[in-house]
Amino acid sequence: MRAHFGTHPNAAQLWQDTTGNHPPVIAIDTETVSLKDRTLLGVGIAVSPSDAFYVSVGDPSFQEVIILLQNPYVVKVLHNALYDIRVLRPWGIDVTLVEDTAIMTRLIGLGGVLEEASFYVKTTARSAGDVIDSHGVSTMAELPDSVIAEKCCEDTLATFQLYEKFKDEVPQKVYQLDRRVIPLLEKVSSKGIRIDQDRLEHIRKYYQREYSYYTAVADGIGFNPSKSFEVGYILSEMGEFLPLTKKGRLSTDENVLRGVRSPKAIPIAQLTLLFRRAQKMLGTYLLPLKDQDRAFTMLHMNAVTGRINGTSAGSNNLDRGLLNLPKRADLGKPEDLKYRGVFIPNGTRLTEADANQIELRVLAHLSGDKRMQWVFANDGDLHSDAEMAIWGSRGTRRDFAKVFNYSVAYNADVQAIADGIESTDLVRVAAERRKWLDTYTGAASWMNSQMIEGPRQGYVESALGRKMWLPTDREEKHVLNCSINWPIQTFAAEIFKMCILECEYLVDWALLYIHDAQLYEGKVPIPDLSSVSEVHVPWESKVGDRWS
DNA sequence: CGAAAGAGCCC
DNA sequence: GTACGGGCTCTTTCGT
Repeated sequence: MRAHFGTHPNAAQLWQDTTGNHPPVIAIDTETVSLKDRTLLGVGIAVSPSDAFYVSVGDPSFQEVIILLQNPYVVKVLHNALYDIRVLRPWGIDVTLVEDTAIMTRLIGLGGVLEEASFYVKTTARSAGDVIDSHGVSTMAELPDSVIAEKCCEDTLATFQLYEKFKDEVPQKVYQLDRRVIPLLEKVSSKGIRIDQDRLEHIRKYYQREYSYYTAVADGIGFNPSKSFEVGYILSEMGEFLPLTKKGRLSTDENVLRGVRSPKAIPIAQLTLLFRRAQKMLGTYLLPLKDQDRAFTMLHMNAVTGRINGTSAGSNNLDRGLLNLPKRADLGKPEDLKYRGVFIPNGTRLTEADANQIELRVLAHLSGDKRMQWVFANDGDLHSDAEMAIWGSRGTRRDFAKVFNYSVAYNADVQAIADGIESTDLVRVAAERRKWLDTYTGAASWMNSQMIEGPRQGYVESALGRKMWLPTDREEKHVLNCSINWPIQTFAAEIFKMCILECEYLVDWALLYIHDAQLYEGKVPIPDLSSVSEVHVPWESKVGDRWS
């Protein structure tokens, strides 16, 4: 079907005008079976703030829609462009001039939800869930075409109006940055990364054996290691005093389990940790990729700070989070059991490039801390510098110093830092924390001013003008921490996004973006990115025959 | 049965 | 009485 919604008296004439003489700006919305099943049902196109068409896939006019979408000179406004582009990419949509009202409304503080943001314009959008519920069906595909068409047109009209209303109001630098990043994320998301099934199977068998073994041993002892309640109960029976979770249950997280001391309880705790590790590996990282040639994630920028994240939600069942694959926990393991080694190139080489200590460099820049800036300007190592400043040694406590640099800079309290360096001497850690603050006085005073200015204004702002409203429903401490962390994390993300745009000509080889790292197919020469922003950030590349 | 909690993985 | 920021996903637990 082809349907028209709007005020124009002659729909046929308007359609003819539209297809014959492509309008400069259109708003688009796709309707698919569901978020998981991205089979296209039809496309809605608003050609003005007041007129929209819906064309279903089978309609003779659909070809004209495709031709319109392929026109690189037409500005295409979408709400959550990443989703629709992914649906429309196979139809050849051109993404040169994509605009995204979800990014816009998020940036001006209205949130990214169309139904809510559209409150500020004439046409109000309804959520897919509400429409489905009100008709007593379970997927969009079951609705009559006319209902789908109406909902779709409403959405495109709301989108068109939001665009017109807010396009000049939105902070330009950060909006343009995110807008330009969209096509890269979509491209990388749909490419996926090749999986070495033999290696995956090898590791799977290893953890499957671990899983069976620990299950059997625990069963012999008389508890189920996957049930927190049973673990807590048996440890308590052995005389361990476990802290309580907020809902008053016995806490059995890794920290607690590693802290048990009675000789009978230690093996139980160890066993539980090993079991959980096997369960985590199997359930989250190994079994979901079984028999799959490639692994996919859907990259997006929905984080408060504009960081790129990856999810499986709202996409087909091939997608999953790929930004949190095990690494640290595999450190001591033999090569053939290291999880990331499962990912291999199409050809023979992979390149991974990462931005060296980007967040600490941003902190040095934002705070103007002289000592930090000196260290970075002289190609030094901030962790070693902190080690020297706190303990007067070099080398042996560098890892602790690293924990200090990150924890103190994000306002962790003494207890949290102590946990990080596995110390129980809180008095000592407090003194060391003091020493850090006395060493990096510029950073310390910047942190203080953030903690004053953030709550006073109710928001903090990034270098490129991303305004982030502080939460009003959280503890004061949390708000203070956000006031410090958000500008740092956001600026780092902005620099990172500037860098991947600088590498746009390599995008056909890009496999993944991971906050401060880029993964590429082949041996790719990463250009010098250290001067992309005013913060000097050196990039380090390594090349291998598999990811590691 | 779905939401929330608890746990654990990453930068 | 006191969570270090940003995420994602899985299993268990619990309430409707």
